[in-house]
Amino acid sequence: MPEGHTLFRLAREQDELFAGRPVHVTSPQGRFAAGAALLDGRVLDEVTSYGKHLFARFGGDSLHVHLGLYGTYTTGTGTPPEPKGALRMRWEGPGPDGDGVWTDLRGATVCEVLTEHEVGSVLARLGPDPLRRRADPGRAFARISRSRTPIGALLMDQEVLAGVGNVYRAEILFRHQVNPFRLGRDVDADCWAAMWADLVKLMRAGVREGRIVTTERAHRRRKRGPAELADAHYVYRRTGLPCRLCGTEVRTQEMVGRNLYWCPVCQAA
DNA sequence: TAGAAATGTTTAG
DNA sequence: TAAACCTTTCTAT
Repeated sequence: MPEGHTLFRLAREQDELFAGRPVHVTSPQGRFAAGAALLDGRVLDEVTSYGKHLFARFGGDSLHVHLGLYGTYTTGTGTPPEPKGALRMRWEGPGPDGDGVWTDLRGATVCEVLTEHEVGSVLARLGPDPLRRRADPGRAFARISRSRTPIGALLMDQEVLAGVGNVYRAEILFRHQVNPFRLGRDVDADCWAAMWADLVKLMRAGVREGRIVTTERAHRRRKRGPAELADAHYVYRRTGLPCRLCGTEVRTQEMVGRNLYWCPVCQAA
C-alpha cells in the first residue's frame, strides 16, 4: 500500500471529509493517548502529504503520521464499529453532509503531534516529491550525480527523492533500461530527466487508480474497464518469471535491505 | 485456508 | 545489525 501515491490519496480524502470542522480524536489502544487528548475537539485546518509522510494541521499543532510497512487507515460513514485490537487512533467528525464520518489508524510506525517548527525539520530532510507541483528534480540530481552509491539505492533514499518505494524503484529502472547497480554519478542528466518525468506520470496514475500500474498493456486495458491486472508490473515480484520484453528470467537480490528485481538483459550493466 | 512475505521507518542493542 | 510495528497480499497446499 504505502508509497507516495497512497499517502497523497489519504491526505486528499481526509481533507475532504474532516477539514474545517472539529474532530473527536481518541486512542482506544492507549499508545497515542496524550496526543489524542491534545487534539480532541479541535478544528482540523488541512491534511497534506509529503513523500510518505502525512500531516494534519490543527492550528499550531500538527499530527504527523507515517504508515511504515503495514500501517493502514480504514474509513467509513455513520456509526463507527466497536473498537477492537490495536486501534492506535480514531477520528470522528460530522462529515460534509452531517451524517458522520470516522477513520481508524492501525500499525503506523509514527503517530505523533509536532509543532510547526518540528514539521519543518521533518520536511527539511526530504528530497523532492514527484507528486508535488513545483518539486525540483535538479535537487535530486545534484545528490545523484556526485554519488558513488548505486542508483537502485539512491531511489529508495527519502533524502534524495521523497515518495518512491520498492515498487516504483524496480519499475522505473526497468522502464528506462537502467541497471540498478549503476553508480549515481554515472547516470547522466538526460536519463535522470526522463526518469523523473516518468515518475511524475506513473505516480499520478497511481493516485488516480489507487494502485501502482506501470506496464503499458495494463494501462491500455484499464482504460477499457476495471479488468484484472495480473500484468501490472514489469519486474516487481516476478523473480524467475520471463521478462515481458525479452523473455529472460527476472533476477532478484537484496539492496538496502529490500528485494530488488531487474532483467539482466534489458537492464544490462 | 493457512502461512509467509511485504509497498518502510524507528528504536534498541 | 536486529527487532518492532501487528495489517494486507501473495503463494502454496
